[in-house]
Amino acid sequence: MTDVPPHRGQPSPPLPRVRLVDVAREAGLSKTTISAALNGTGRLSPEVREKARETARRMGYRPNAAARRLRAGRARLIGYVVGEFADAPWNFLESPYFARLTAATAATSLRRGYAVVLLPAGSLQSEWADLSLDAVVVADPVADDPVVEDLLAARIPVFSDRSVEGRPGAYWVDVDAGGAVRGALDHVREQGARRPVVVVPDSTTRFHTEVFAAHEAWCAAHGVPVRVVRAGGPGNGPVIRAVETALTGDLAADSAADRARPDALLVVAEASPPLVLDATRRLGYGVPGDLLLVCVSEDVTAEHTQPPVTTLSLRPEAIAEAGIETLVAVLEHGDREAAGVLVPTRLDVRASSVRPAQAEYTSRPPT
Amino acid sequence: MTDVPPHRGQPSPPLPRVRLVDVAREAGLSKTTISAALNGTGRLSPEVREKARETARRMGYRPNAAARRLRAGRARLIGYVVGEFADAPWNFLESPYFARLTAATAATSLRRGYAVVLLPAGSLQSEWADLSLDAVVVADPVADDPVVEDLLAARIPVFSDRSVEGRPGAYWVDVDAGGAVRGALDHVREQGARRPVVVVPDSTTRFHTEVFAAHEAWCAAHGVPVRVVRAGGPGNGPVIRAVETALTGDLAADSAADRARPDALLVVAEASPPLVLDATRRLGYGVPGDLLLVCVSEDVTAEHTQPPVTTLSLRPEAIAEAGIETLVAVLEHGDREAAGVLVPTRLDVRASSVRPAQAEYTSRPPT
DNA sequence: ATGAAAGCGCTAACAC
DNA sequence: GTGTTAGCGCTTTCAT
Repeated sequence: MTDVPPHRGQPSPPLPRVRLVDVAREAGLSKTTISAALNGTGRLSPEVREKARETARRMGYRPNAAARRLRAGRARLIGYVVGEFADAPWNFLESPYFARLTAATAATSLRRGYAVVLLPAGSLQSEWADLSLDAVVVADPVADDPVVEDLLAARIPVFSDRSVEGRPGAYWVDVDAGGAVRGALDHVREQGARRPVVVVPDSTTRFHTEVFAAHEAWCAAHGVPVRVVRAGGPGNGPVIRAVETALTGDLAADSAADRARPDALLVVAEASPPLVLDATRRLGYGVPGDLLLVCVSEDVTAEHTQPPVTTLSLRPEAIAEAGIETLVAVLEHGDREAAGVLVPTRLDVRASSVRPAQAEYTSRPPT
Repeated sequence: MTDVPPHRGQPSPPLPRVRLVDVAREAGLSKTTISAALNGTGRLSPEVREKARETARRMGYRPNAAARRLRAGRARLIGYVVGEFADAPWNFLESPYFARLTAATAATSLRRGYAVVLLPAGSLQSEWADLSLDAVVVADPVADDPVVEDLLAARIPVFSDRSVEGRPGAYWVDVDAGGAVRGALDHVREQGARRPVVVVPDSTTRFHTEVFAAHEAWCAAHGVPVRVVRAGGPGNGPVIRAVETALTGDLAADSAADRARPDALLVVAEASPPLVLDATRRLGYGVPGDLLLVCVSEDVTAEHTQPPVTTLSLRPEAIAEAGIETLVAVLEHGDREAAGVLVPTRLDVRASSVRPAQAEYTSRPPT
C-alpha cells in the first residue's frame, strides 16, 4: 500500500496564476461577465464579449481545472487498468495489443474531453481511492476480477468487456472472439488445411475462454479433432514453448491419424510473429508449404517477415472508440440502457497462410 | 479490501455521494475533527479518531478529489507527452522503449501520489489547456520543440531531457548517449571488429544527435572511417532499409579499404531484433561469424533469436525513476536547484556480438 | 445586458 | 481537544 504523505510541502514556486477575478478587474468587468464570455454562455453584447476574451488572452488566463471540476461535480478523469498481468502490473504496454488499446483509449477520451489516468494492472483501491475518477476502463478482466468488484463496490462506473454484462454500474464492449476464431479456422481450411492446431494462453479472461470454446465448437462442427495447446502465460517465452509443443505432436490424440503433423497453426497469444516463424522453421516446417500460419496479433513486424505472417487483428482502436463513446454517453446523458457492442475482428491475409501455387513462396527450414 | 457496504438491492439511481459533513453529522462530530482524523493531522484523542474513521468507513466516505485539489492548489496530475512521433501522435507506445518509459513514469508517479495523464505526441495547448497539470514530462523532444515552448510559455513546469538545461521552469534527466555509443563500439572493437557501421534515425532529438556526434568522435579517436546510415524515420520499415543500405556498401567512402564489407553493425533505432537479424542473413552475413550485431533496444525478443542479439538498454525504468523523483522534489520542496541526472546505459552482451572462438555459432556466456 | 452573491467539498487558521 | 469559519476559483441563479 502506497501511503502518500498528506499534503506536505508547498508549491514552492508561488507563480502568480492569473485568476478570473484578475481578468475581471483588468477589463473593468465582473467575474460573471468574463466567465460567460469565455464559456459562450449568457447574453452579452458582442463588444463586451470580445473585450473580455481579448483581455483574458492578453493576460494569459487559464481556468483552474480543479475549481471547475469542483463546481461541475465531475472530474473528467477516466482510469485505465488491465485485469491480466496482475503479477507484472506495468508490463501490459509491452503487448502491442494493449499498447494500441491504451493509446486509442487515451486518444478517444481526450477528444471527448476526458483525461486518462494509467493505473497498474490489478490495482486495488489504494491506487485510485483519492483520484475521484468518473469511471474506470478495465481491459480484459480475469474471471471474477477483484478489480471490477472493488470498483463496483466503490460505486465507480466500470467499463469493461462482456463479462460484466448485466451488472449495475457496469458497461461493456467486446471483441467478437467467436467470429474471429471461426474466421481464422475457416480461412486455413479453405486453403486446404485439415489438421489445424491452436495455441491459446491459459488465462481466465473472457476473450481466451471464448476462443477456447469457439475452437472446440468449430472442431466439432467440422468433425476435426480438437488440437490445442495452452501457453503457460503471456510473453514470448511461454508462447514459443507452446508452439513447439503444438508442432512436435505431444498432443493427446485419439487415433493415429490425429497424431499426424499439423498443417496449420493458429496462435491466439501475443507473441512476436518473427519468433513464431523461426520456431516453426527450427522444427522443420516450411511456411506456408508445410504449415499455414496465422497469429492473433497487432504486431507490425508481421508484415516484414519472409514470408509475411497473416494476422488476425482485434482492432483495438475500434474497441476503444466504441467503448469510450458508450462510456461518455453513460456519463453525460445517463444512458443507462447503453447496450454493449460487439466489434468484429479483421483478418489480414498474408503469404504465411496462403497455400502457395509454386514452391518458391515457401520459406524452407534451413538444411 | 472494500470499505463500502454491499448493494442493498437498491436500483442504481445516482446515489448522493457521502460528504465529509455527512460523516460528521452521523458521528456527532465536526467536519474538522473528521478531516483531521482521516488525514492524521491535528491533535485528537485516540477514541475520537477511531470513531471518526470507523464512521467514515462504515458510510463509505470517499473524499472529493476536486475539492482537495482546489484547496491544495495542486492537482497531483502530471502530463506525459513525447516529442518525437508528432506525425503519428499515438504510435509511441508501440516502441518498446517508450512503452517501458511510459509505464515506469506512471508507476513511479503513482507511488509518489501523482496520476499520469497520457497526451498525444506533439500535442499543443488545446490538448492540455483545461487540465491544470502540475507539470508535464516531455520525453525526447525534438530540436526547439514547440511542445516545450508552449508549456514553458504557459508556465507549466517541464521535465525533459538535457536539451532543456538552463531554461527556467525546466528540469532534466538524460541517458548517457555518448557513453552508450562508446561502450558499444568499444565492445565490438574488443571482439575484433575494425569496420563498424552505425544506423541511426534522422531525427533531431538530443539522443540521436548526441549518438551521431559520439560516433564521429569515436571514429576519429580510433582512426576509423565514419560509416553511418541515417534511417528515414522510426518504425521497422525505414530502419530495415537503412540496415540494408549499411550492409550493401552504398556508403560514401574515401578509399577502397573503406568500402570493404562492414564487420560490425550497431543499430541505434528501435527495430525488431529478429527482423534486423533476418535482414543481415538475407544479405549474406553470418552473425556473429561475419558480422557482430548490437541493437539499441528494449525489445525482449532479442533474447529469443538465434543467435540471441546483444542489446544496449537505455534503462527506461531508471530514467523514469530518477526523473520523477527529481520532479517531485521540485514540485513539493521547490528544489529549483535540482541538478540534472545522467543515467548510464547497460550493454547486455549476447551471442550476436561475440566473435566465436571456433568458426561455429556457439554462444558464449555474457561477460 | 451586467453584476452580486451563493456555494461546490475540503482543509487549516484560529477561536474556545 | 474540538468546533467555527473563511476561503481555494469557478459557474450560476437571481437581482438590477
